[in-house]
Amino acid sequence: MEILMQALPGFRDFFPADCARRNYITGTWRRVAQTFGFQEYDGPTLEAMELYRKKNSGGEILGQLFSFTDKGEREVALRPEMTPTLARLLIAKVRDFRKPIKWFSIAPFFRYEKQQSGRLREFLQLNCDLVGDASLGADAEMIALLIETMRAFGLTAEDIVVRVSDRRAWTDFLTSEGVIEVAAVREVLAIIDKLERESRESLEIKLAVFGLKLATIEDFIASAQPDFFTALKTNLEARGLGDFCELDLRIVRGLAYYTGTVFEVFDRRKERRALAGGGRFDRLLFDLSDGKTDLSAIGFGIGDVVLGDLLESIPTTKALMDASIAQQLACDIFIVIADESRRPEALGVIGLLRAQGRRVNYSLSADKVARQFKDANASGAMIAVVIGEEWPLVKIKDLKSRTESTWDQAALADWSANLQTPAP
RNA sequence: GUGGCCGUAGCUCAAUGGUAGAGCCCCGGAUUGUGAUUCCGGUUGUUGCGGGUUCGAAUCCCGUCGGCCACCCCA
Repeated sequence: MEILMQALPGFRDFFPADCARRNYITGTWRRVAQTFGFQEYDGPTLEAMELYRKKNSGGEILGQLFSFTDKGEREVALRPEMTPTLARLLIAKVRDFRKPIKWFSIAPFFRYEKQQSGRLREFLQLNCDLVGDASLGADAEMIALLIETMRAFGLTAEDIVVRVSDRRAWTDFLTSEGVIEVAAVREVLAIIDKLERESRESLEIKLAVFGLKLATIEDFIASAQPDFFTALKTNLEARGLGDFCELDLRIVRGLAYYTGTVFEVFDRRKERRALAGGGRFDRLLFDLSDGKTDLSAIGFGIGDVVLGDLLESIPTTKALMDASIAQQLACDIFIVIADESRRPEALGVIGLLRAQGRRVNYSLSADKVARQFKDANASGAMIAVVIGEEWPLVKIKDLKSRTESTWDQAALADWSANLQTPAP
């Protein structure tokens, strides 16, 4: 296969079935976010590189920037995440909106890394952010939105878990242990982040630099019961979502701008990377605006790649997704022109049905009836309407039950008008 | 960026160093206005690409590109 005929590494083609699958995911995201009263926004795909440098996201994001110099000698980058763009929009027009601001976006993102399981160079992400409310109720609302989004795909507490943590709990604890400087705290958190992946010996050595022992850290993780979590759990239990949520102080997240509550969603079997992640970033807007805008914020992102993989691996969620895909690819009605001399009448019926919003297919040129029924069957239509010698009556064939009956045109129009086409 | 495995038809895969194949898909047909099955026929390969070894390479070696996976980090 010539290279020209392939997408670039880490980029995807979307054939109709892939588009339908994507629509299922993004449509579900959009629907749930709207039920929580969130409004959709978007920004440019390309941003000035400076935006990401200034925000100091930390972690690998700077190294993974898909960046280049444009024809005007500007250093630019395809956006690797939404938060800097959101911050830019908010700082520009923050006084135009009543608080709290509840916004979501569904957009493509780019990271230049080697593709592997669950990781591509271009992916979609749902971003939900709540700005201007620092209360615990806001944290709970965001985590509830995250859980409800997952539930909308048929995922249950048996399938996924939200691991919740709090950076304030860590800073308080580290302060009591004598680690006070901001830079030192950040470094220790980076070590905590690797707790599940690195050897005990290596962790012990790294912690010793800050006068810490691994046992002390593990004690804290095992025994700490921060007040915020008790309240959060009570809130979620009132919504019937308590089973989804667990305290797990090992979660600290790599991005530097998080200040309080942080959380990540994983599959229960721990076979995959994080499905979603987020947290509170109460200082980001202040820092980015050089002190002009001071608003607390909490948000999360869900990527489409790991989520899509997980949905395909669970029979019940796969069935829901496949049903949506089939529904999107199908048409509603197939017109069989059994007598070619009736084509003008058939085109009239087709136009009427289409005006009602029905999805209608038919043979564009004279075809044998057998061929037309084969096409009707493959089209996914519920019924075939045979137009021929019965005219002005039409023969209706239910393609599933294979039964036929003769209707007048008013009955067809009536049936069609009442047909509900479900949303993706 | 580092390392491991892999690369044969549109897809899934066969072929001891000795003539590149099968299934699926797609297209056409099986006399009259009826689609699931069946039957018949048909298209498709610079064996990813470039070198090397050999009388002879899909097969062995080197390079390169691409895919999958791990590390790093994370959606």
